[in-house]
Amino acid sequence: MANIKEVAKKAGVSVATISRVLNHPESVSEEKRAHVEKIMKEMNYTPNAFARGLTLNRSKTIGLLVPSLTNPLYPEIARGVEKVAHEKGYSVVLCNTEGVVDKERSYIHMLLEKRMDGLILVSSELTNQEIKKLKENNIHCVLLGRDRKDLDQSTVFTDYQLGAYLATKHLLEIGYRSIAHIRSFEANEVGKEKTKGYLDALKEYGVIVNPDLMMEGDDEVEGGYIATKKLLSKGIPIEAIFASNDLMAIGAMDAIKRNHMSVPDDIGLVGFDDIGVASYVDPKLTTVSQPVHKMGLMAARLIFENLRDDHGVEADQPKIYLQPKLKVRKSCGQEDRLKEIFN
Amino acid sequence: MANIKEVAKKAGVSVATISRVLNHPESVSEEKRAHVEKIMKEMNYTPNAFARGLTLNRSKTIGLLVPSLTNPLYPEIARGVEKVAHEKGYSVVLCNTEGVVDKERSYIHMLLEKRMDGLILVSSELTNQEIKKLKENNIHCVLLGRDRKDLDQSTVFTDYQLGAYLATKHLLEIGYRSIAHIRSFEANEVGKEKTKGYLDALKEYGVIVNPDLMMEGDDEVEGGYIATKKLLSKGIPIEAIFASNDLMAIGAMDAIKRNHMSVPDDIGLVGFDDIGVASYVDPKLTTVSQPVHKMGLMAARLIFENLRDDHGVEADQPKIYLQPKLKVRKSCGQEDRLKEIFN
DNA sequence: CTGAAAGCGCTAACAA
DNA sequence: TTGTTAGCGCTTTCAG
Repeated sequence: MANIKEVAKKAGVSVATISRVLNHPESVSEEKRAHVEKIMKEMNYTPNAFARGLTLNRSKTIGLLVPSLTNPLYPEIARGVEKVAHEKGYSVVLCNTEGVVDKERSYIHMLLEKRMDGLILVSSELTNQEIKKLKENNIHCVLLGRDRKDLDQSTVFTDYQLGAYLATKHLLEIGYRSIAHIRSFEANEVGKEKTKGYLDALKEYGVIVNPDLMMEGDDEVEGGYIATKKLLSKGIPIEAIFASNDLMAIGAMDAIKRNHMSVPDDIGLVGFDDIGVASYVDPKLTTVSQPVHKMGLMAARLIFENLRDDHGVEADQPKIYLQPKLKVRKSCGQEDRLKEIFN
Repeated sequence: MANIKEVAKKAGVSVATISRVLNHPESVSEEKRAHVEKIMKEMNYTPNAFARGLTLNRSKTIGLLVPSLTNPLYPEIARGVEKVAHEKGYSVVLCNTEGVVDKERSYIHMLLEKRMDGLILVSSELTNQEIKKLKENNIHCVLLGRDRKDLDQSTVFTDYQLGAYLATKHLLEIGYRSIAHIRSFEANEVGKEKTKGYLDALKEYGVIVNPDLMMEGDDEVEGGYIATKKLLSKGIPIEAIFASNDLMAIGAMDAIKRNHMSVPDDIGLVGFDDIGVASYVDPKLTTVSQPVHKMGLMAARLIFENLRDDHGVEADQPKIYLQPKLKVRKSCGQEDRLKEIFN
């Protein structure tokens, strides 16, 4: 692969001139520029980003860490991020942490070596301490997911607790009382918030919490299926289920059907996320939506704004709040008793 | 961010020693190594991948180009690629070409500048010429998708024509004759192969092709929906539909239902891809499966094998063929008349 | 408008 | 086992 020196020699100019036609073409005489460009084409010259990065100390790439690629939520975020990154001439390194904090750490390390210009951490499981350290090391990073209130850190977030509250409350309003909850594993911070919202709503309606009605799942379809099977086998009457994500809700739906029961006639069901398929399962899934593609776009834009007006470490660290909204469809049942609360 | 020189000074050794503890720790005396490692920790030293890349001429990253992130097929491939890449200490740059060949080209350019160690092109729309040129420039790249028979190029592929043939044949065997086909846009090479397979089967069964039964769609749910609406509005009797991917099949299913008809009672339906949700829509979608996650794993492994025993340009260029398999579920209908042909 | 040369941070060959 | 040093390919000051 030809380098700048070879191009310079062939073009009969200095390397500085080559560099200029690349980066400041206006500062090179018309004819010289044309000539150089022709030679570059001829030699199939491709500038070396290592060398450029070394001098400029910029990689023109950002890192995107997501906890899963199985849940369509995250590819959707990735799509948003990729879109604005590409517009700005950046590329994005995709890191699937699988929700494993050590894999996340190892990725962070790798990304720091590669001198990412920015990092987008989706549902990160890092401690506040660690996030803070990133900032101290002057890494531009934005969090996407839940808010960390005590952290001055660019964030695009939803109120998961509120979302879960809305979902559960909706079930309560319809008249369900024995409402099960399929939640994420204990370690999952977002999951905890959702469980809080579930409990908030029960409390508000004076429903006594039954621990037997709460079951953990792995955030995948499979986990929802298994959890529901377990719930159903307990012999406790269950009128409705709030699953902490749509994938698990779909698994739950499957389990219920295979138990020869009907959603929503026998058991009402609400999910969380509003992934695309939620509208295509049968019955269509009532769920809480986050505008996930938009969140990806916004997170990326935050990164680039930070990069643009980088007044040292202390740029603004805006937080963007996006409202969770209940999407009432069929799976929660009893439509007739329901006035549409949210548009 | 501290650099190697600063670490060396503080540790009271030469930069070479630092480099050694990083890359050949066995060649450094026990005590010196421990000491250096301590200093590195203290200073929070993170090697600069630009500098390393510049000397070694390796980026330890591979590029992954996919035509879409909306279709769950591609995140699933990405998941496979990411998995093996991470195991090998590589990172992956995610490029969403949106099926637009110019975006693909622009990405290729960017990836060449960043000196990717390998490229995985999924359903690439580049010309054979262009692919060949990549190889000449000594870029390790593997194609994933359809085979290009006249190209000596690492490939992981499925026989789309065969898959489509199997799908259509199945519908014919069940007894359908008026079989519509929702195909991809003309420009899409994979789509063309599928259409061929559809026509093959019709021909074999002596069914006269009716151009009015073929309709283009954009490969998304929406496209399938629209195409089906158009088909239904033509007033031609349609007994079954073969959609060239599952997303469009799901759109078709929706359109059929909204037309107050039933799948499969009124219209049988077969898709292509076997994306996860195919098992969760109602009725469950009969479709042709590709082992897509595995394809991602294999493509990545091919890259790394090529990298490992890189005998210059002329390494082996193996092609891996994966068989498409018909998954018979509910949407094709008339199960009773059906013996399970494929396991 | 153009060229010479320093320097970005690292690795590896060579010498000791 | 360790240190010295020559690059790797580029950008950018500084001179002209």
